[in-house]
Amino acid sequence: MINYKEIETKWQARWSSARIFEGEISDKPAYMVTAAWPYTNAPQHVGHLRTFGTTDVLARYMRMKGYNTLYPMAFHATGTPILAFAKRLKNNDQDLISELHMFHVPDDEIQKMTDPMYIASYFIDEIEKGMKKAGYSIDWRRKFVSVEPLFSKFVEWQFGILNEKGYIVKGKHPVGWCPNENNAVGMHDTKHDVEPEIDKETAIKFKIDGEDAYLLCTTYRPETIFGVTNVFVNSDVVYALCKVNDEPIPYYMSKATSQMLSYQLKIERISEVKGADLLQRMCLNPINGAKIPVLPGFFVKEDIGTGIVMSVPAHAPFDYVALEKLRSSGYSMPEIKPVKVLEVKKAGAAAEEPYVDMPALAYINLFSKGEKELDAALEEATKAEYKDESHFGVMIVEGYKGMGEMQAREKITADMVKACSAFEIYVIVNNPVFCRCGYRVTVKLVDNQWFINYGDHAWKDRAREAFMSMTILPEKSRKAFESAIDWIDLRATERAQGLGTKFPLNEDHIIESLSDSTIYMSFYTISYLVRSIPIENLKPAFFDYVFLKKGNIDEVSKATGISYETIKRCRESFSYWYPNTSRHSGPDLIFNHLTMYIFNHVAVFHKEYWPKQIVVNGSVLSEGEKMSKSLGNIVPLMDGMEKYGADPLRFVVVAGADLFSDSEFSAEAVRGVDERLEYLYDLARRIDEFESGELKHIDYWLYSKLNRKIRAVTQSIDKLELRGVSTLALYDSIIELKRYLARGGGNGLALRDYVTNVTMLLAPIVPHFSEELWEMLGNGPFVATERWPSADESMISDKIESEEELLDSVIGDSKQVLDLLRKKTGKEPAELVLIVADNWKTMLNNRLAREKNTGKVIKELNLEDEMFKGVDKDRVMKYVNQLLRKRNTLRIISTDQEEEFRLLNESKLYIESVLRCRPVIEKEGSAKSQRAALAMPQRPAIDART
RNA sequence: GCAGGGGUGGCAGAGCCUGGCCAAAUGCGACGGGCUUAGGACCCGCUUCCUUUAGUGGAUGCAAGAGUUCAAAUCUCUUCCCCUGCACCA
Repeated sequence: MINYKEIETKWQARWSSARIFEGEISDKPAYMVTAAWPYTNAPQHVGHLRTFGTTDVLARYMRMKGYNTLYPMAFHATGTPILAFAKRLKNNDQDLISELHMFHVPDDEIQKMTDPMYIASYFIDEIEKGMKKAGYSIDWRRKFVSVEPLFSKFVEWQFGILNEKGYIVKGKHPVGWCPNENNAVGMHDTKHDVEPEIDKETAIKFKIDGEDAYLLCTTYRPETIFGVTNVFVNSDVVYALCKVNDEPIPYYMSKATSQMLSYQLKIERISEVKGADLLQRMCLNPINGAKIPVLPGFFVKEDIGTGIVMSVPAHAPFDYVALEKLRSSGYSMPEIKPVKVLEVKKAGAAAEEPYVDMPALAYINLFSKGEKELDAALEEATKAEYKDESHFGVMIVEGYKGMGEMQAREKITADMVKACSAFEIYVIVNNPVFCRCGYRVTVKLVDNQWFINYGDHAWKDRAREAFMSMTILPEKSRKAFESAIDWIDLRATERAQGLGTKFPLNEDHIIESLSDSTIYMSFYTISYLVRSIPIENLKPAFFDYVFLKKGNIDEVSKATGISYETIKRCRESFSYWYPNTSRHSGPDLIFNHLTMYIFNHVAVFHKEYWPKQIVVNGSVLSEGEKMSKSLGNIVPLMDGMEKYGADPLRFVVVAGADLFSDSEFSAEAVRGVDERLEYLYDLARRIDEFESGELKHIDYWLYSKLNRKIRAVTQSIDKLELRGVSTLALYDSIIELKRYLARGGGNGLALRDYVTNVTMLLAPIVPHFSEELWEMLGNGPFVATERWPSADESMISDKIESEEELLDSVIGDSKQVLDLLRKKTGKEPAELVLIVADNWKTMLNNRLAREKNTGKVIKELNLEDEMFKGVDKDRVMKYVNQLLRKRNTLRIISTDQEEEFRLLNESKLYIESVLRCRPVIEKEGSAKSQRAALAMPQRPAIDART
């Protein structure tokens, strides 16, 4: 048994006292890795090993490759989550408390957590402990927190630059809003954590005939305005006549929605009426002036849109049915004829004959079969029709004829907005969404909102330029970045609430928490050097010099009061570490953080300090499921390491899957790794029992495998394809070692070389275990500072490996023969003759493999040739035919009969040990067996007898 | 809807770029056997079908279909299905 806990403690202490992970400027080339900083409202669970562990693997690998490698860490506490956390604890939220208990947070600590800053500092300690225990090679001297004044100075400087460049702009923006708390509502603030989805709808004004008022309808399909036959209101709903945005003519909308819309329009209620009172009026279709009636619609909801809808019976199942209902109930109304505005150009669409003029009816019939509720059926029919029409619909009305529906929608909306007969409003699509406080979430159009304008063309071009020369791992996520860079546009950059740095253009607000985290990695290079400087001295001039080399040290020193020496050191540190960096994060951050990271770097820094590499990795599944609170399958990092040891856990989580795909954490997987580490450990322990001597065939085989492995692992780890590394370096190594020993290998020198190199290959992934092995093998002081092995190409031998494969296949074939013989005779086989094919067969094989034109080979065949001496001509031609049958897959064979013969002879003992039958090796030409003719190169004939 | 990534044997997962030693690595599981007082661990074998009752033979096969090629899991096209993201939220 390996005592992981013991070796972890031992080596962590040694690393720390030798200070091998503290990055200082040296002659060596610099390399810096950074991982997305952890948020400080909970300790880490095993899933966090994925990003931080992978980053550590790269750091350790680059160190072994000869780079002076720095892995710093800091903590994120900006934004609202910590405030919300404190608030929930104040309210004695049991869910949260039980979650904290799961992480073994003691009750007296929980008591203190009503103070946001205490929350952060508590978890920072916990996270740091966990990371140290996991063995990350972090330089802890550089640690800082995103809400420190020290860091705020840096962020202020950054925003000064963004503002100077004109990237910060003001505008309006719709957000989910709780009218009760008067606050923006995101996914984490709603009941059941639903994201309030916001979409645009078109509000269309229908002038009431003979009255100075409009009915305001909302629709997702303004292009169907040509097919409007009437307007629906709900007779039981209260409607309000409202003055909107100080326009002279007021609008009717439901009272409920007038309340909701007041967060995006200026609304003044003048009077109220019952829906029933609006009936029987006529209004005018704004697109063509047609007079249409106002009718009662059973399905009209008071809290959706404006509570008034326009009716398009030809294309809307609900409208069609409502009108039918009215007609059959004998309601007095003018005759209504549906008007079709578009046709679906798609074979087999529901709206074919006989429904040419009534597509809606076609869809109703399609979905109303069975016992379905009417509403549900109409819902489905609407969805299907909407989908077909938006994909394949072609407009047939004058002015827009031939346009696709989507195109027409844009055009018609724009036209109507221009004519002041419509405007756009925002609505919550996934209605209703409730805030945690219980109130219905609505949309607020936030005014005076500051944005970072990532849509700036020149800026985008520079970001693209930087991106083009970056390495992206895995390469296949490159496309996602490309579309992210194209797509990113205005991004809100300040909020009313939360912890963080004050927003310079509005000191009442704070900088939004992703916006303050875009270039903080550069701060690592100086964070420990500026600790002693008084905050007020950290003026922009200082950062300007350190990061941009603006001005000269004397001036800056004078202007800021910071010493010449400190400024110089900071600048040197930055320019030493920052040119070569790798950034690590999860795929969910591609579309925000990582893209903003690129943009902000090109905005602030000189070209040589632009990002060089981004690594995106997947997440971790626990026993097949995504780790989540609700599933209760979160494994706290500390618990996991306590139970399994840091190294096996690192191995499973970090090397268990390739980048991008999720890795699976399970006890079963850990056990498999543990067993194999154990095997290496035991072997290392008794390595001195093996004597060294002259190298034999099997030793060369082991060396060949080893060097091939070194080459392959290096290639994989360069791309951080750690799954491949895990198979090659651990799993395959065990298989090879086992085979080597079974095959009679046991050369102390070869074994030691092999295990030593494998230890180095494993060192980045399982660092403590590797140090322990390293020491057991008599090496020192640290494998972590050793030079990464390089493959000795001269030791890689296809020939030796294929000979061993030949041996395996001979054994496999023989085994089947022997088994059949045993079964057939019921006796133990006494004799096993292996007959090696003559050289002429190899020659023929190789000629045919080389020459595509088989006819030519046969024509040139000279049976009088020396090599066919004494061979029956029919036998030759028979063999040629045999080869021709599979001529497309023939391969060149490089071993000749003599070598094959020798190999089998030398391996007799091994063959016997596996087959429990002593083999006799013969050559085809001199063999007496009738089966001799069956021999093929690399496939000896087998003759067994009892 | 838009964008990105996928679909391989009981499961997980490589292979695909650079077509041919691919009936497809490796791990897990299942099954049979060995070891053991027993279990675990460990070791050996097996895990598409047919044929040959002495092996290296054949068929089918990598979501479905079509194509290119002497040859396709791998290249091209079409279809179906799954996952993730779509923002002001860390």
